[in-house]
Amino acid sequence: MKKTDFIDAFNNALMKNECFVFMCSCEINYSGRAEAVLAKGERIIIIKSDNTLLVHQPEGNTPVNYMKPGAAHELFIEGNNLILRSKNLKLKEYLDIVIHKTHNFVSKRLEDGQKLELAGNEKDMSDHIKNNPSVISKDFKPFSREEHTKYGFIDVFGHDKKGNVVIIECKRYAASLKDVSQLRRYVEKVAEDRGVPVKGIIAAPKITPNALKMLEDWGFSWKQINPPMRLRKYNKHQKSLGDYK
Amino acid sequence: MKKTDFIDAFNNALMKNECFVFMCSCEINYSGRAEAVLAKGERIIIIKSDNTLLVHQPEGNTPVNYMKPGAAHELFIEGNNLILRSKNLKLKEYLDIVIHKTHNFVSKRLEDGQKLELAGNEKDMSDHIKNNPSVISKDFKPFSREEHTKYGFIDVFGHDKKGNVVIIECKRYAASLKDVSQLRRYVEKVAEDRGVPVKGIIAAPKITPNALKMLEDWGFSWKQINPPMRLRKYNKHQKSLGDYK
DNA sequence: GGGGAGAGATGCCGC
DNA sequence: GCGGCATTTCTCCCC
Repeated sequence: MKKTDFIDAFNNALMKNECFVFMCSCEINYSGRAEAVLAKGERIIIIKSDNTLLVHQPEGNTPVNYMKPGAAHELFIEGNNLILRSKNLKLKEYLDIVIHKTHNFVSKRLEDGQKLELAGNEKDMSDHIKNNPSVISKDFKPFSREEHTKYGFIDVFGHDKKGNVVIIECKRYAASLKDVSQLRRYVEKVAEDRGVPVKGIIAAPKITPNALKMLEDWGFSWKQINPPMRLRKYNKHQKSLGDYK
Repeated sequence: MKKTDFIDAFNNALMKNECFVFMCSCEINYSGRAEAVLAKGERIIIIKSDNTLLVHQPEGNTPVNYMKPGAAHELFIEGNNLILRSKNLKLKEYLDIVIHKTHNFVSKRLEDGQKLELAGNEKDMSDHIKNNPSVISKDFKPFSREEHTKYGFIDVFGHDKKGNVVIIECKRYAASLKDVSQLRRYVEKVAEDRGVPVKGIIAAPKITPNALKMLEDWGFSWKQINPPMRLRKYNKHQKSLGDYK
């Protein structure tokens, strides 16, 4: 593909707000929240209709460089190379891609108004506990409202028959030191504000040994609870998903 | 593009460990660490040479669905549709993409052994403080070694002339409640272990009001320090980057 | 827009 | 492998 043809295709796609992808040999400089340099290699470059730019190497999950939605892209010739220059003036971010050779340019206007529906996250866990408080203990009663406080958002907030306030912090995976610190912050502040005894509970499928020790040192406790998989029950694709071997 | 041609191209690219990209109208089901459903829409699908799979919608920074490196991909016909089924047995993750229509298949073997060199991260900040301890205070002396402890990794660890141990937690952006909690955890544990007074300092360009209050309540302090932009000085592209307006 | 916290977080390093 | 934590985190929600 000739340089001038590539530039035409690039600008045409950009103007029409299409999504486009090409592969190229390039080197990259980024300047913004941090500074980064990437030496010459072959990559995939994606530009979306909101002007998001992604640079992917041939391996790995995450983009090696990127520009957030709203960047402005400019392509021009400098000596033997093409330069793709992206700027986000609002965020003061700048990206320079020196393109040595291009391959496989494709472009298309894509239509997609759908959003991912997700289940099994922490919100599902706290909802599950609110609707089934007995999974915590026989005498646990959640308050009707959630607590959004200055010192943070409390997942589940309630009381027991002995008059203790109970604060529950949910984690989808193994609870760690930082999660115990988070719980402690809430417990201390609520105890201070209300002047009543406060029980702190971590609800999680697992907890690391160090976190468990710290939890017990501070008089808190851990309740083993798994995140519910809501969609698995109702999903019509269940059978085919269940068939995986 | 005919279904059978697409299948051939797909399998050929997969076999040769190429990176390939296509656009398609599809619907998606994921089952693994969570459960997710994405209704019909047009997306970009990328498969890399390490079998990473990414699904991108026409807008936004992050992939809407993905499979990590090491997945196994299988493409087959079911009724009027193509099914792209990806499995990661080790992680017990499964992805089904029902493809209604395909566009723009491209594929290429990509060569890239380069790694991103990054400056201005937290490590650079702590190095900067170790090499220039006076940015903290006139009498601050860092110890020679970093501290990797059971209760966490301490960024900068030192002492002052009054015999206080000093612990510094670096943040490259605004420090928040959780960062103060993290500092507190280190300070308490070191004070307990060593039986000496411990000063806690947050080094960050900014700090949120709530975090600052909590910091002061606990007797810690905040030192305003910006992350160093090491590459900006030495980078030969400086001029062109500096030219941005 | 800022603050706070989760995420199918990801990725890195150390033990 | 797990543990602990930074990330050009990203994203969402709420004030």
